[in-house]
Amino acid sequence: MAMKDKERRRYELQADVLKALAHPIRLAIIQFLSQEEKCVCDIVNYVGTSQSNISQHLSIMKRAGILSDRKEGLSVYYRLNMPCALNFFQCVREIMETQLSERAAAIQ
Amino acid sequence: MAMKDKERRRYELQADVLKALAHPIRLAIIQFLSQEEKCVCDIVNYVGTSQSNISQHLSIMKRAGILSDRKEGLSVYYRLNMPCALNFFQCVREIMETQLSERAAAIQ
DNA sequence: TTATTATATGGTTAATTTCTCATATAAAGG
DNA sequence: CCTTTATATGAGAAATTAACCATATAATAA
Repeated sequence: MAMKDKERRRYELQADVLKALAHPIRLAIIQFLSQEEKCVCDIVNYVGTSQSNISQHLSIMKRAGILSDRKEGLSVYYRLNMPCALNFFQCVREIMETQLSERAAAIQ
Repeated sequence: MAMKDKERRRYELQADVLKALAHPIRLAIIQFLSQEEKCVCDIVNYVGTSQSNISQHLSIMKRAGILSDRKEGLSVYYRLNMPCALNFFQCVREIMETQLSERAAAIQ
């Protein structure tokens, strides 16, 4: 049977969270925050793009509930609000390995 | 210290997989395939959009390694190649609940 | 108060994604 | 062979996202 409106709505909300994860810079930031909170300046140094760009990526993830922030003096510290996202890295890595071995097999 | 090029490349590949997940229709399809393979016609009926649109979403996920397919007569059956993606639904649900309760608390 | 530093925001353009429609392909049946 | 059915593909318009630049805000220091 067909999908209900309620399900449709649920998938839209879930996709919003996933969209907020699905960018290389944002993934780098998440990994960088995996152990401890960091200030924006640290993140800018690590990622190596403009402060403005980083700030926008941070705001996308904060709006999606993936990160939280805390102000201390002039600095703003961001932390990961979604530790289970880290498991996902492992899952994606598995896919990539499967893909690689399938391609290798296809070449044979 | 700053991110290395190799890391950068890794995050790009991971983001490609996540982008292939981050769409409400594609999430619906993944959930629909969670138990067993389905033919395109079943998926079209379930999701309720055009065959052409579904076909394009399927091809995006196949290219990313998330789905595999198998042809039988006129039908093509798709199956989930990434069962760990289902864990992610749970993770995203947790985020959404946290967010909801934080918003509720903010309103108090 | 003014200056400085860290971060955020708004406007603009370029790039990417999505959907729709028409058409192509491929298997099966008559 | 021709027709039908299931699925895939390509082109184009509309929507969304990304990056860049300039500037705004907010905290601290002088």
